[in-house]
Amino acid sequence: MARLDLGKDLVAASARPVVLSLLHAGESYGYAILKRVKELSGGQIEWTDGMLYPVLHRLEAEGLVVATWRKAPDTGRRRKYYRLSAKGKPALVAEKQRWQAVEDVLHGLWENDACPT
Amino acid sequence: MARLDLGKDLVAASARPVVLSLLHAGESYGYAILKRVKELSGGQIEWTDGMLYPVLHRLEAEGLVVATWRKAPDTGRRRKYYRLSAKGKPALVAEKQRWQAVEDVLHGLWENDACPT
DNA sequence: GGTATATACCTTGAAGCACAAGGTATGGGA
DNA sequence: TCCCATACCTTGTGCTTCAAGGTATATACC
Repeated sequence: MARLDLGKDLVAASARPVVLSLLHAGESYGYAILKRVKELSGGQIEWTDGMLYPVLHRLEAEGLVVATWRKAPDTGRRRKYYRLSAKGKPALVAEKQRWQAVEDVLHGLWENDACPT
Repeated sequence: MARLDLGKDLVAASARPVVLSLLHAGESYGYAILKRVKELSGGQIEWTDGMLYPVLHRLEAEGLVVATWRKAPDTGRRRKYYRLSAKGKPALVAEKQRWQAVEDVLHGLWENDACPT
């Protein structure tokens, strides 16, 4: 599976909904999120940590996620665990709506196989 | 149908694939594209012209689209018509792949209704 | 003739963001 | 001992939207 350069815009647009959706499934931390995204995309998408950490800090500053420093039960390393806050859940719903509005437009243009694949 | 503020990132990410897909269906011009996008989204998405014209200029500079000044057959006004170039078609395919890679990740996270709607 | 609206294009200044590159620190395996 | 994977963070550069401004023409109405 070849790696795919998404371009900064698509990365920026997907970062928030992906992180929020991921945390909705259960708490996680930066390094694990990076690997989970790569895994979920079949190796196609590889985020940089320099992009993810500021995203997490912004989400925390907005109160959509809550962070806790803890020692990892398995490795003993210190990790900053993030979980979705009560305020984060409706934000996730809004992100989904935004994303799906764009999807509707693109799929509308792509229907009947009007565009090449 | 309420208007939806996508945020600049999602706008930036969708602009290129939407414009390229739209032009693949047939030539068009700036003002018409703005209205077509609004129409396709059911009134949810409203692009600004200040964002679209630079996008068209960039696509033209990259050689993905070709522009021609012509008089409109109906109104007689001058319009800058854009059409997809030969180089633009594979670029559209690449844009679709990028978009669908992200879609796969999000839909993977959303399956089994794990995320609220 | 004058005015308002829709059409149709363009540019600029400010603000936000990913990316590359740099940094700190520790645990485990060869 | 040395290196890699883990795990976090920050800064400078360049690119892009958005708001706001500008130009110009056709049509409709009074």
